Amino acid sequence: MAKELTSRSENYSQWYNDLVVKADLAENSAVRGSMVIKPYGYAIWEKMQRILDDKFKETGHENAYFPLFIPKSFFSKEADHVEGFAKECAVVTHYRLKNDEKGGVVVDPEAKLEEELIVRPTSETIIWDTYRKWVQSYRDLPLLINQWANVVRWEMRTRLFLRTSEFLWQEGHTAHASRKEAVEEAETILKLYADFAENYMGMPVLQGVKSASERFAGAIETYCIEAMMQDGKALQAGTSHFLGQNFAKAFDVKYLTKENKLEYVWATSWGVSTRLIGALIMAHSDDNGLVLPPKLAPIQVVIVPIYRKDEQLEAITEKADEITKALRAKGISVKYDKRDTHKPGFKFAEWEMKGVPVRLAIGPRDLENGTVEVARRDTLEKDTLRMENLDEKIENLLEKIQDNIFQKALSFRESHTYKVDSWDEFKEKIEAGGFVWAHWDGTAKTEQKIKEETKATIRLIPTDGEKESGKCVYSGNPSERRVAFAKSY
RNA sequence: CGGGGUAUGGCGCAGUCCGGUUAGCGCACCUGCUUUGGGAGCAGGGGGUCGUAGGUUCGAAUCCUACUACCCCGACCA
Repeated sequence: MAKELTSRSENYSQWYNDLVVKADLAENSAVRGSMVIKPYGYAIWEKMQRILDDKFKETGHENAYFPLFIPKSFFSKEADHVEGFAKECAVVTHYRLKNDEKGGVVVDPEAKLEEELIVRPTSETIIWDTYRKWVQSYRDLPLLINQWANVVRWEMRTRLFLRTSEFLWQEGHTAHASRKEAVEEAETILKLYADFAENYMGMPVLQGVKSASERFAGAIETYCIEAMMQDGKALQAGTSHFLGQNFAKAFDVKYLTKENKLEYVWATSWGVSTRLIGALIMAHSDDNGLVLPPKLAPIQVVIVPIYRKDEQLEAITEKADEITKALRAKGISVKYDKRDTHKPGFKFAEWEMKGVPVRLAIGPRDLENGTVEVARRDTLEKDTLRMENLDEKIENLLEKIQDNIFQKALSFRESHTYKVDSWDEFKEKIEAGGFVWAHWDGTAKTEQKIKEETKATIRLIPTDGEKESGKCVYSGNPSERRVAFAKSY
């Protein structure tokens, strides 16, 4: 393991890149723009998956799996949808290779597909083509399906977790009998995502809807959660779309009502991806490495023995095993790091880099005194605690850490959130980084101009916030509410 | 796709301008001894057809030509 991490103040984006690699989360693969998620990084994803999956099930959803390949013709059925994704689709044109003279392989020109296949950038089209067959009557509704899958979007510029050509995600696709029910579904999921972000990731989020130009291709309304990273840039952490009847009409999905009338169904789709891992990293970590919230840390407590002689190690191991057992009984994940190939100092640094929330160090002195050294990753504070009821103390500490991480992120966001009314101040605050609440005249033209001049986009329009009449910060035209602007990932 | 850059052990680099011993350094790796409460020290050791293909030359990592890959900056995006 390399020693130094680039500091955040020196080069934030380099810090992020270094951290992902040094914390052993992921690395670039042989395929441009596609990453290898390493075991430690994947373990975080697995924790996210388990928590989210439980929540989806609790809210009545079921998992299914739809194909990776989508017939090209499906894409042309929903006009906005094609336009949104066409530019970044990988296309399968052939189904066979053959040997060439040089001992390599070439695509067999004889094996051209009749209809080319798209590697899914998202699955609305194949799913709605399928739903047509599943839905006949109001009795078949609602249809509440989720799938865990990989998708491919051929990105120009990629970054580990934040934007890769292939990524993992979950995509929910639901069908409903009424507009109201579909809107409620989209809102329910948004709240579910917000709860996950705040109470598990320890990352405060704003909730609202996207402007027309930031909306999902094919949606009537896109709900989103937006988080702030430590460089003051916003990161979209999850989206939930009310699709209206767009896909039902494009794929002819109709049902008979109780009154025996034929109606198109109403739809939603929603997703979060491995991008959340990027968000998690940038929301909390520091110049010593990753800082993980206890609820998502693959290892919550690491125990490091400090010893000179083998007899000492044996005695420490006995104590460590005891502690491990007690903590596991409380559902806490523990790693006892008794590698004799590395010194304690090395281990301290390594587990800090990997963001383990709590580290226990036990040495001969502790054995004598009946104590253990407890270090918390979020504050880097060390304390010596009595062995008695250690399991309860650690359990409480983990809760405290979870809470502290959230509070820290929240106060960071609050200190980087501004209300501005003048264009000069707008530019200044955007440049410095943060959320800027400003009046907007509601036109795509103004939005575009602001983006061109400051690189800031409308991150969201609040749905519950009170209205307040004012003048657009750019055009001076009347506005009825403030919206959140920021530069974003 | 535009503009800039890079390609040399696993990783990071020097050497290239001005061709000439056995291609060197740091980290990592292996062995041994000493170490172990914040990234250990010493000694020894292994590992490279210098991106690919041509060319110039007595001789090429170094000069020439072509190609390829990757990185950074822009347009696009969860």
